[in-house]
Amino acid sequence: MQSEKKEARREQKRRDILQRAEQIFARQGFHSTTMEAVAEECGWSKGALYLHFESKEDLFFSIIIEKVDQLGRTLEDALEQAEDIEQGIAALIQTQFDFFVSNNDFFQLVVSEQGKILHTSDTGMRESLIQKQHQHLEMISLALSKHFPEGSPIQALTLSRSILGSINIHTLSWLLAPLTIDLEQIKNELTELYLYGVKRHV
Amino acid sequence: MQSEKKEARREQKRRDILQRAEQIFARQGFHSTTMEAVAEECGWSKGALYLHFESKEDLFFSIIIEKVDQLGRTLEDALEQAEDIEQGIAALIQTQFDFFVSNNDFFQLVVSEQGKILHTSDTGMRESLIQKQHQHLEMISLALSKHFPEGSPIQALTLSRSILGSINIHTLSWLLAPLTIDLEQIKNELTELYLYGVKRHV
Amino acid sequence: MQSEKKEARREQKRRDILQRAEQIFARQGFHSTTMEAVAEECGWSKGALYLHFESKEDLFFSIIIEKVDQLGRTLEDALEQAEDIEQGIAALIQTQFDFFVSNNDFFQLVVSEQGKILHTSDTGMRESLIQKQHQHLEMISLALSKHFPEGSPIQALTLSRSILGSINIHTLSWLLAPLTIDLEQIKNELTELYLYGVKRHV
Amino acid sequence: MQSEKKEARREQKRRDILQRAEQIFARQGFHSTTMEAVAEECGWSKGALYLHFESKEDLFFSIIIEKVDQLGRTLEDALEQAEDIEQGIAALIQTQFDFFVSNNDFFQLVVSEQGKILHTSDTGMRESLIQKQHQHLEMISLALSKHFPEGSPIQALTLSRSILGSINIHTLSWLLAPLTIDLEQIKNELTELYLYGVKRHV
DNA sequence: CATGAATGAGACTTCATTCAT
DNA sequence: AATGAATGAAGTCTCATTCAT
Repeated sequence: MQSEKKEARREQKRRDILQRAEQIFARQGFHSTTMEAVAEECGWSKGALYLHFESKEDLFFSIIIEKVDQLGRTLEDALEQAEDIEQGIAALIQTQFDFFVSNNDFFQLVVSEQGKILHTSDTGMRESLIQKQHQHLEMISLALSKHFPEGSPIQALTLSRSILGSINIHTLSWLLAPLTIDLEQIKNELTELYLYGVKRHV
Repeated sequence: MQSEKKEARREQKRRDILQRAEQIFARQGFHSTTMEAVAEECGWSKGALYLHFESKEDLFFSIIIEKVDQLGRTLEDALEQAEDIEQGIAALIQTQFDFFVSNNDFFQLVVSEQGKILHTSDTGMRESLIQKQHQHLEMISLALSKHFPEGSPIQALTLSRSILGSINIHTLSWLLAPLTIDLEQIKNELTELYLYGVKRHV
Repeated sequence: MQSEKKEARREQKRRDILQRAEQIFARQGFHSTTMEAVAEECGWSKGALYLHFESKEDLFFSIIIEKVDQLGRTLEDALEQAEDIEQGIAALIQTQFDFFVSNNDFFQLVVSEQGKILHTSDTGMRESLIQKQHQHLEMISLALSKHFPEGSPIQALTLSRSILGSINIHTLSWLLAPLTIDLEQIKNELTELYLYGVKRHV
Repeated sequence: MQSEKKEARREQKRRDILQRAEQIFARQGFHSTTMEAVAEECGWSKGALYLHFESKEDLFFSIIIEKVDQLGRTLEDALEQAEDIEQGIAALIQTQFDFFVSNNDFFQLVVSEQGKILHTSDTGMRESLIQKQHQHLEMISLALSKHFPEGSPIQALTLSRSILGSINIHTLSWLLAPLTIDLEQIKNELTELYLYGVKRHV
């Protein structure tokens, strides 16, 4: 019991650090963010951070992994409900956008620090993240392929990637200039686009 | 005459540095790349770099701007030839992919160092680059809208962004695992997808 | 309690650095003195210096300001005791000389690095120091003017400046060739000189 | 003849450089002045400077020596004319002030770069300058002593140094705030002060 | 003579990480 | 467990001086 409580408190603190650090990393970028700043933001000392994370990189990647897993689970749940390709695509678009909007710090982190991820010397971590991303994609791809039309020249994998790429760029645009973009409208447009293409109304 | 030659040689050297630096920035990322390393790669001394670029940041952004402008011109030419929406989309996909493939160092740079761009303290540069990107998009959007079907619920801007987002993600996948991806095939799929959507063959 | 001790130790260390740095700046001049050298002299690492001073310039000016204030207070006390013009002039000469002799590192610093002070890009600091020097002078001038003879064509301000200028040059001569100069003698001569001029004994 | 002309032109150029460099050194200080800047100011290239001066230090000290000698000659002439102690002191004050005012760049240089002079690693140069300054002082001292009152407790050397020190500080004050100081008035006050002291009017 | 591109040693400063308290 | 003073490696940038043209 005693140790359970302790364990819980420790976990709580870890989460707290992760959340605060995510904000500050997102706002300033990995390199411009000092451990000093993270510590201050968390209300702890620098030393305390090192009781929970081995290094600045470890802290950084812990944030990413945490959220990537969360996104994966959320998406998986959403896609399971879909009964046809239309619902599948709509669910993907809706869920991924919503996740990015509610976790825009995370989104910004991933976009801004792609380089950190690709160039880290911790190759284990790098491979693991690329792997994770791949599984994420496969999961989506598999879910969509269940309702995929026969004889389509388009592969489910290509479709999935395309949709994700689109969502990324629209989210980024929205982050840079929120007022100029109506996300609800975009979601509808994208669903229409990926279902029927641009020539439906010709 | 004398000074012309000198000017030409100077320009030549500048280009040389830009090209070498692009490679090394792409390979290692902005922060992990030292001016020392760039200098060595160029076969010059550190000091020589500063004869052409005010700072490491200036060097970095000069690379980006150079290539972004080049891409803009290339794309504009390609889109002008298009006579209908099909040709327009195909041209966009073809040209942008080709540019990224032949300039994959540049592509990697942009993807990896998005954060550098977004978080630079040189706000003038930041605004200028975002502006440039916006114009790029507008240009594409305008070109496509010329052949756009009446009554489409999809805006040319949304379509353009979506296609660019897709190209980005596919290019990145290809860079990470070139053997698993047939780019020619992807180009065709994307053209099909954005013209007719996924339900054409239902 | 705990924090009091810490604060005291911190202050102690700051003072220690100031004192050691003063020596080395005086010996080598501002530009030739490296932070590395200061650190070594202090027995700390380079980084430790930056825990107490924002920059090399900050360290330098902190030394100056500290001592200038100290000199001001010392002089003010001495001048207050004077009951007539003779005592005033004698006190000024005695006190300022003594201060320079016991703080000859400081004196050398001010003489040698006048340029650093006049040309610093930190205009705030520059103005502040010139201001301080001015107040110093005004204070002396005021103190002397209390006992000033009526109808003198000489202003207290001119007298004060003149005495200070003389002290500077004699101190410098003494520093450069201590054995050739009897400071006690000089003090007496100067008192006589400023009281009665050179023609008294004609 | 040919070579005479050449020699003259060479000498002319040397003088030109000395004069321009004096200005810029005075304005910015020795360390902040780059050879690049001197070259530009002179309208020559950096390399050209090195045809006339061995190094930046050599250039700097050449300026000083040139002017110190000039001052020495000017002062010697003036003091020779003096027929009594009053004229001697008046001549010293008048001449030295005038020289500093017409050559205020030089004055500023000497004041600002005292440290450069005292701390130069070129000990030969340092000794030579200190020596020069000493001779300068001796010359003044000797000139004044000719008309010196018998039995004065004040040595000519002390008097000379004191006057020079006063002139330095008043010139500096005047340079920093020209409008607040009436130099003609100061000259008169100083003459009065050093002749009769402050108690004459008691 | 004159040039100015090139050099490269060297200085300041930052900051992740450690460890004595 | 928590702290934060201390470290020291590493990186950017400057600039006096040289030398091929």
